[in-house]
Amino acid sequence: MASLTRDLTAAAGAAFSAMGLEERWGAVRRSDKPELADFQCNGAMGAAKAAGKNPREIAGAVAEALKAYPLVLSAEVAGPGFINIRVSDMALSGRATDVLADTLAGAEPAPDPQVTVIDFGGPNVAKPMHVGHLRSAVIGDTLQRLLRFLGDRVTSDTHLGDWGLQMGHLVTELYDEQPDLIYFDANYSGPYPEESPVTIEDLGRLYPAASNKAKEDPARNQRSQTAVAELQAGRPGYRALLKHFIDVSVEALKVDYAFLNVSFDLWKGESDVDHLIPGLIEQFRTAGLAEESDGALIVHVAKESDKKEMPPVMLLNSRGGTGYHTTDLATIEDRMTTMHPAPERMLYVVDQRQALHFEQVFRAAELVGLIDEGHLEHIGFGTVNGPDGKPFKTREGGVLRLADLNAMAFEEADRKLGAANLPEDMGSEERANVARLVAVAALRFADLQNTRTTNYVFDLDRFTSFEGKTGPYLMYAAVRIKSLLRRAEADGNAPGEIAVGHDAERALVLALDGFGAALLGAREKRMPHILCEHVYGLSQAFSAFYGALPIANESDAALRASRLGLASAVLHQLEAGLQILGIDVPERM
RNA sequence: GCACCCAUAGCUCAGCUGGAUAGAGCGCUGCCCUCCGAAGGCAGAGGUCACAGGUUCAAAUCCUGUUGGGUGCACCA
Repeated sequence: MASLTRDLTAAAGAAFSAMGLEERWGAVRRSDKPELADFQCNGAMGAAKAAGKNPREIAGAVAEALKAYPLVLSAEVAGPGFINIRVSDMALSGRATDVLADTLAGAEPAPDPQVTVIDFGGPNVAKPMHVGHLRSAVIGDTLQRLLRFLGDRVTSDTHLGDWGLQMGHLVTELYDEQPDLIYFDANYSGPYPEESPVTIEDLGRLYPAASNKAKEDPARNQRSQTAVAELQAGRPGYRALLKHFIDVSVEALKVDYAFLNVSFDLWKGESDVDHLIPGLIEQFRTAGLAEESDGALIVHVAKESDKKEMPPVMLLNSRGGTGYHTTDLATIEDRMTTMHPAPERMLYVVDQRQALHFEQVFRAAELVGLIDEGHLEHIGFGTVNGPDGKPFKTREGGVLRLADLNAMAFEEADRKLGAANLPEDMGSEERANVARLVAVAALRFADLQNTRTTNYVFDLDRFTSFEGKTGPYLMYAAVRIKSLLRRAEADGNAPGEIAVGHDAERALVLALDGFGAALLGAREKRMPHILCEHVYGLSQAFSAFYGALPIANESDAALRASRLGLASAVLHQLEAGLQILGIDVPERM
């Protein structure tokens, strides 16, 4: 649905066009100065410079043209050529009414919806997730919710790390513990037992044990490398073990993701595209792109114009094995050939430090023609740091498991709830559920409110606070509206026709009006924090409105109904926005 | 060494393709519950936008350089 901002931009753009100036100068936005205007347009100065004309004259003409629109109450030129616009109460009332009735809560769908794959999560089989996996999960999940909301056709894929050295470690360590397992009999080729010979606890023990030994002992490491090579070559017993490892791991991963409200359509991994690798390598060879170097098979992806050094992509290492360059390329081919309709775009939500890797892979994929240029995007993000400004570690100096982080957040949320005045009849089950919702809101909002590309400092106490710019504050704001509306309904007071008049009401509708632009901006830049800013600003505007004017207690029936309608519209949009951020709002807390 | 990113209030951070007196949150000061959930609101103090040049009527924003931090640079993914 259109917005006042968009309508005004179109109107101003038309006015610029009519003068033979570029339409883009008509961009209108919320005013920096609420005491002067609702909206402003600064284009006259830029246009004047470009055309060599007088900015105030242009601004004056645009302002005159704007006055012809019914929604425009006034349009004045200020200073060197700012156009200050006020809109009518009627326009604002209509806008709020539209937001309330709209399934998109006032947003407009993407103008160019695309079939999109979002590749995020990227957990490794056998290694438990740690804090480092939080951002990919939360950002990736929010992007999939956002794009879907705006009309993109999204498929999410967790892209398991199940094809590397860690698998060799697991196989060999398990052999050392239980050499008699049928999986290790090279003369036997199946069928293998349905039931896994290991539990998730076993995996959590086997991997570090092997990894530590391998670091000390090159021969031990060599055994793991050999095992990986055999696995990748298709040894049946190892493949059967791999499947068990994956199944057991995925079950555990789903628990951690579920806590955070993160979900995936596909749980594919590197091993799923193994069968495509020979053909893929052949494609590179046929195209004359592959080249032997130091015993490895590589693809040069450097360009003349490169300022930085661009290492080649490695299709096969000197042992004939494949690394993540190759599996990532094969995964692209897999998606392009097996998905219908074929993806138009793939987003990789992975740590910023992988930027060079993706640059290499994308170039190779485009060179060999797997996908058109510019349709693969690396959505990088910064690290989660501790108070010292370095990547987050536990007090003991180890990495913090994601499961432990989730548990800590839950406990802290529950503790904070204990200090608040909850409804007296809240039982332990409901309270536990609320504590989980608060924990998730705290973790997700804390992560998402930061500019995606920068690092941030992890501070659980701050994140879980109900005060300030936090997930729990937003939840509280929404819950308070729900409570208000429930109470009004019980008293027989229903929301009615919205008619804004007071400043606090006008400011609130102006806040509502920004939803669409925030969503489109967040989508275009793949930056969830833009939506976070909007949602927080909306909550602040509501709190100011709530503090300034009686709503359910208003004695005038028409005013009361109007304000209840306004509150409903805010709740509708607030919940929609929070939903995209993966934050669920309980009925009470 | 080469390349990329970052530097804004005491602290944590926004600031869109250049625009008016640079904004939030925390913390600090002062007010507001006989009134819808005070987990809130209102008001105030707090800034040489790292530094130096340049472009422009106009620079936190664009360009160059300096300083200070972070990250990456073929056989672990």
